[in-house]
Amino acid sequence: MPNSAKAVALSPVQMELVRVLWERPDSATADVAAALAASRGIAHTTVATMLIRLEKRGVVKSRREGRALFYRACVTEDAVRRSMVSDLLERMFGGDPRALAAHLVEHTQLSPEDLSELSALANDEVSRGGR
Amino acid sequence: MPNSAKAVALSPVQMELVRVLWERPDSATADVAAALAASRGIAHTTVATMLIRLEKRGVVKSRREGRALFYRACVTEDAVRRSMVSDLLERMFGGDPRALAAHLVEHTQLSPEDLSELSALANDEVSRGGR
DNA sequence: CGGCTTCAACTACAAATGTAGTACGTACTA
DNA sequence: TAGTACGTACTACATTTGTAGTTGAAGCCG
Repeated sequence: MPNSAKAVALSPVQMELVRVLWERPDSATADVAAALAASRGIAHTTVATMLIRLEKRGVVKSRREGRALFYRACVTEDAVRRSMVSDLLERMFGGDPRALAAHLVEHTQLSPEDLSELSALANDEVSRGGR
Repeated sequence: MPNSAKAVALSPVQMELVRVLWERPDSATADVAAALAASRGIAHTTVATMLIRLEKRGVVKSRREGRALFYRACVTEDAVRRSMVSDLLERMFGGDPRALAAHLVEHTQLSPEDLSELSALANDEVSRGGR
């Protein structure tokens, strides 16, 4: 039974931090800081602080090499996705995935064709015995 | 073009507050407090405080009647849904609704049949010129 | 060798959040 | 009318988050 661990809730900025680590695992603080400085103009020290806090929360893990710290994410992108989607599902759609899908159709550019493709994909999955 | 106002981000507890107001608009503080006390064991004063803060943020509006305050939500459930879905979409799926839909198919009980139904619905929408 | 650069570590601080107590007025009830 | 209950307004306080400065060691530049 796939228990979703402990529901990782990341704020927008924290998410960006972690995203950097997903893209380039084992980045030094400086690397992450550079990325965040580019996208949000955040100071190096700020990034360092946030990484430490994320490590305290168990979201990332550091490895020391000389004076520098290198970070890796402890959560996979998919785990976070799952956690956040099911959260949204629960909180805004009464846990009904169909309601969310309907919302997507109604409010975004999700076309009938997209649905057909997905349907095909899903059938595929099912016919080969799921996951 | 439909700008989504100003992105309502509600924390879980705030969401519950507002949800009560969606279900029973024009509730007195006591009503909301009763609901929250039941679901989370939160004190009356706590609820009152949060309602005041939400009003300051423009999320709810109060009407005074004698000594009591009656609240209404200023945001519609749909607006919040839109805002939260597009947020999630942006942050976790690179803004691609198909990716989110695929995720739903893969990780929840969203079946091919569901997709077909939605497809039909979507076609309906389209053929009558949208909304 | 003596600055200049680079980091981590520590400290700081404001805003938001979750939570609730206290104070004070109004109102119903005997 | 006195007492009790209810409800708002104010205040309080710990925690989390976003943000960054300061300090001090370590290493590089000339």
